[in-house]
Amino acid sequence: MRAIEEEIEQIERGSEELLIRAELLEKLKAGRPLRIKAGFDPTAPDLHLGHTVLINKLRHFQDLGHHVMFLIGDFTGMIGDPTGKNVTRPPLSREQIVVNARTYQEQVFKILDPQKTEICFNSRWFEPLGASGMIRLAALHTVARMLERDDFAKRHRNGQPIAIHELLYPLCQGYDSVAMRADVELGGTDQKFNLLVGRELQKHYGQAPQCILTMPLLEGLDGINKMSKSLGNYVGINEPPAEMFGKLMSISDDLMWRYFELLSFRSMQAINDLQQEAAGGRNPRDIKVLLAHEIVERFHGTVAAAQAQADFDARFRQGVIPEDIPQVNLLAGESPPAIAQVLKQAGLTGSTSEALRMIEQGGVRVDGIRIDDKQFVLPSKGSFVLQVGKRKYARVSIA
RNA sequence: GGAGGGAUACCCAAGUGGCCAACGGGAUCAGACUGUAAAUCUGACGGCUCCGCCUUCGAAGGUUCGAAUCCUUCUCCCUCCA
Repeated sequence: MRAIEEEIEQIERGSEELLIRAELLEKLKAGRPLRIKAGFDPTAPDLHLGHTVLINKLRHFQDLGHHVMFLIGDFTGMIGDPTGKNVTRPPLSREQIVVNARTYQEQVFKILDPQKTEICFNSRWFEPLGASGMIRLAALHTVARMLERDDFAKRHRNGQPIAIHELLYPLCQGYDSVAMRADVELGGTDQKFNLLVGRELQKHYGQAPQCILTMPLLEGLDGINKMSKSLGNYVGINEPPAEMFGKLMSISDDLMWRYFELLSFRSMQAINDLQQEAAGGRNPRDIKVLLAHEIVERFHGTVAAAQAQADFDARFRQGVIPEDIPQVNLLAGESPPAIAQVLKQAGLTGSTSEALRMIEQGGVRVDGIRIDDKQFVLPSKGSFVLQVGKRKYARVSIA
């Protein structure tokens, strides 16, 4: 009993809401591995840390001995969740979905244990269902219930259109739970309504309704908006170690604690201790390093994490030029290599105009020496380290 | 089907014949300050062979010495009515 209470506490960590706690308690008491469901869109397989909040939670479940089902919504993908922006999704080809699914797995298995993960596609049960089956399914829910969903309600009230098929989305997601006999479903907070539909449908099909665990949406690097690729405030899990480390170090001190809670695998006790230390005068920077290290280690391994940290120290605390910088080879032309042209060709600036601006603003260095002269010309032969701003470097060889 | 409104740089948004490469805000970038923090301050923010030139204001034509601004056609979006 005591152990089960502890288990629930672990499950709840970082989560937004658990419905219904008492039911979960009962399920756990039965002592069998629970069937844990989480669904993902077949698009955008480029995961960032925001996505991993949920995946981390799946990992927790695995560690606790439960059965994780990773659902790829290849069928529902055709509908597109209405919560999303009002963009019509281009239907994905079979091949494209397969490719996306594989990319998903590659990324997700950096966190999940492949041995303990079942990958599902919901076309498996929706294709055989057919139109008649879909109608029977639709008969199980009412328009009024559907309109309880906040964004449907708003749109309805404001006279904005709601296409019929959009109502089908929550229904389909709910039916997934039936087909998968899910005991628990995870989702973002924005998924709550859909998750609840699953409970209703499971009851209709004579199953015990799934418990629901919603996870908060992670703030992006700016600390304001949700982490998303389109806003550019994200950390992709495939990013190189140094990049990842640097991005994590750039978050504000406040945001750091949020990241600790949602992304770190440290115990809450350990995190609280760190908070005490910060309050006691320890430099928050050093604590942030712990976070950055842990995350980089998760996706790139211990060696890479140590390396990223060492590079970071060297580069920013000691001002050393990093070792691992892109090499660009240029051929000497007829005219002498003017600095602005070279910066553009090396990809350090988007245009020569931009290069000239950077020089004006004192952001350009050659071999560590600031260049103030827009007319500056490099020697027509040799190798130089060019730098624009604090982060962009290139080693340019002219031959 | 009918009536009206709109489309301006990454986003929002001024501008309704020359003073417009286009106000302002956000985002972004650079510099200062730092802990590569954050906040703040300063500056930049179409391109180029850069004290000058070239190409932009949904698209294509036209009027004019001169248009983002006026006219014509087209495309797309929105609101109201049916």
